[in-house]
Amino acid sequence: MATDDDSGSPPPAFRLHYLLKRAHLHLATLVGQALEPYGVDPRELAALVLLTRGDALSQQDLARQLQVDRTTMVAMVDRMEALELVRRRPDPADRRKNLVEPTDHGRRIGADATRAVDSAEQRFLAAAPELSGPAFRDLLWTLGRDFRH
Amino acid sequence: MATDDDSGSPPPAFRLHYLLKRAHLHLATLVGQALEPYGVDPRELAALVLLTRGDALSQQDLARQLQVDRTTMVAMVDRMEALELVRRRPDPADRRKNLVEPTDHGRRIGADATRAVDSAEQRFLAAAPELSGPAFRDLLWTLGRDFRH
DNA sequence: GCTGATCGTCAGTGTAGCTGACGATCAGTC
DNA sequence: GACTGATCGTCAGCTACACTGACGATCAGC
Repeated sequence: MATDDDSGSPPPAFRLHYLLKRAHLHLATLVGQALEPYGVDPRELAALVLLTRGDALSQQDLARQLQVDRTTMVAMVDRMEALELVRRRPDPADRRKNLVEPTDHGRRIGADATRAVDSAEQRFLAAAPELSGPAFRDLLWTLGRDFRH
Repeated sequence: MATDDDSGSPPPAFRLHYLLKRAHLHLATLVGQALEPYGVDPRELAALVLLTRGDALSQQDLARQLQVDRTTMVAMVDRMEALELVRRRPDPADRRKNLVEPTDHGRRIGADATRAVDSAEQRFLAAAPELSGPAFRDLLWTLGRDFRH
């Protein structure tokens, strides 16, 4: 007789929001471990990817796209600049703005760390082998669609 | 030509942990709204349900089952006691312990708030009509199974 | 040139939970 | 029956995190 603690059903008393949080924390742990060698956290990686994808952005634009407060972005860029992942450069077209752009090192870390996170997500999803990753993404997207910050 | 912002696929750049967090935050918002009339938060409701289900528990036992620190539990019970949801009573069998037991009012709030949360979960899941709630719970349970606090 | 808005920055605030210590109490040992 | 080590509830203090509100600098529109 097997216990039903693994791969069965959760205790009925466990609320859905706890199960969601638990899955999220588990993935966050895997991603955190995957990122450890690169010295960046998920938010910094997102910034790096965003900056590598397109043109340099002002701190404000970056903050908006990542949905962080502009005062929080100051410390974020401070840290990434200290790690030589990005550079601040005054915007010639608007001297109020700092353009943030990735260094070569930053681009490299961004690409490598992205692969590490991809692999962490694969490991996370592997716990449910019958589950399609893209379908799961669509499902979560749908379930979260009314969420407003 | 429809936009694919709703009920389609998320932008490929969105990481899985963000989608999970977003779904979780959306549900947390719904649950928070559902609980507002009762003046309790999800953790307090969990405590109330636990205490109503069985015997009175010590603060420590309660903390263990809810996975909160014992020092955090002090403030939690302080608050619930002020709201007259629970009572502290010295354990006659072990004078180090405070037994925490729900008041009648606490039991009532617990039952009503549970129904409100049930309904919030239904609304949350209704965004994906083809999704089975129990199957989703099993899936999240499986995906979170290796998570250790 | 004025006026109101935006940008990056910083000091201060708030919140949440934890660490480490305390006295009181218990259980086991001699 | 005294001693030892562990457990319970409590509290002060700390940490981590992000936000509020203000500031000078700069921009755009009139």
